[in-house]
Amino acid sequence: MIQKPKGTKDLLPEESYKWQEVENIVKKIFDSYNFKEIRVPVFEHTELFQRGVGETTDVVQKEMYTFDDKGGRSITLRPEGTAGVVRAYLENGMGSMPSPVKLWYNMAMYRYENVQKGRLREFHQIGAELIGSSSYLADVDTILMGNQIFEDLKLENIKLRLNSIGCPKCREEYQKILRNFLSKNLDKYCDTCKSRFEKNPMRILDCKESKCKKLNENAPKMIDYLCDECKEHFENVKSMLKNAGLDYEIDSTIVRGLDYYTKTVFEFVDETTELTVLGGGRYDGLVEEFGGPKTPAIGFAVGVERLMDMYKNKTEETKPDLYILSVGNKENQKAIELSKNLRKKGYVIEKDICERSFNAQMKYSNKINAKYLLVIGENELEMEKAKIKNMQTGNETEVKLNLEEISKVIKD
RNA sequence: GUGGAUGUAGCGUAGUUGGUUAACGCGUCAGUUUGUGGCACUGAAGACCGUGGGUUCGAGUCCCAUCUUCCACCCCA
Repeated sequence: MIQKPKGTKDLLPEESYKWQEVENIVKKIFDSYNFKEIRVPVFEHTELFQRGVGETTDVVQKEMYTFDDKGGRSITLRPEGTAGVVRAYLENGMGSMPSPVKLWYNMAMYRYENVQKGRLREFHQIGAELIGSSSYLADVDTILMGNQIFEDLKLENIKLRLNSIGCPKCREEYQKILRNFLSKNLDKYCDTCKSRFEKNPMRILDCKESKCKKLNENAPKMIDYLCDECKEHFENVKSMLKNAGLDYEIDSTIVRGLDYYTKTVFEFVDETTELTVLGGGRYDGLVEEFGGPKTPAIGFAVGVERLMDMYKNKTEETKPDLYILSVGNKENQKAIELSKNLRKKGYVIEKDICERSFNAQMKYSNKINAKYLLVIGENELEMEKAKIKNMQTGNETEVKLNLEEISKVIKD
């Protein structure tokens, strides 16, 4: 038998009901902030992610689904959403729309990783991008919107972690200081750390190797070397979040594995699993990196599978409103006519499509949890009347075989 | 990429120191029941025992490889 590829998942009806429920709740939040949905291609030119996400990141270096298409173009399945959305923003001239432009998406992402808890090769992210505001108020609104997801889903044990990684200006200054610190013991670090020393020394602070961790203990922190502008921005974000009643924790180790982030970065972490459910931050340089005008932006993405794992509510599948039981040609004809018209009115109708016996149909209507049962037989056709039965109570009433009478009974 | 665990009908399991035709429960379908479901009973379908090699007279069982699933490292959402 042919199996599905590693790290993919089939979403069965039971589960898809739950997804729809969660997706609807999240969509309502985005609507309330007046964000609009955008859908972009599953694949893009590889270069988009190399330049957007960053050459030195793990995502680009070892996790991308990259291949040459038949025309010899290098194509990559999107590993994240922001790069494609920003590309679409530029390509469609959205810079001329009233600014800021507020977009959300719900899309599958692809990363060639080893599978484990909360991690798949095809996974889904619901994300939001706010393009065109440099104000701390945009950061605050974005973080509050993210937080609203957990509030409305009634999820607890979620913690907000916050950090600032500065702008290119202060980061350059800081990196000098950091390199200076690192260079003293560089030979003692692991190989990946050494390789990151030149291009991206901040990632070294994120290394989980114990020897590197130890060496990093007294490393200078970005947060202590922010320039005046970044510092003020971050202070404003913090105080406004506090005013809004949202608790947070400063975590100077949040660096984010994607290069485009600047200033504010944040994560919402599930405390029970220690998994990041929502991650995001400001990316003031990305639009320019893609050849657009200097445009500040901020966004986040939620891991949908991780969110679903936390959402324990039982979602009930829809039950058919009515099962129409019929045996025989004329009777079936009547069943077809009635079911068509009742379905048009919005009712969920089941009927025989297997030519089953009377009894088999009875059993089947019970198994699929039909709320009502209508039996059409020879007599009923002739009299234009039939018994309709409430399957829960067992009560039967007689109705005329027309839409009005039937829907009157089944509408509750 | 590295390490650990795992795999028998759709699902959950049994299968002795290697020995006929791989068993059970749930589920599915049909019947008992040409006009009223749930219960019960009867029957049927459904498994080349993850895959490929090897050892053996003989492999679901032992060995090797490989894949899947789950977990950890790394990284991320």
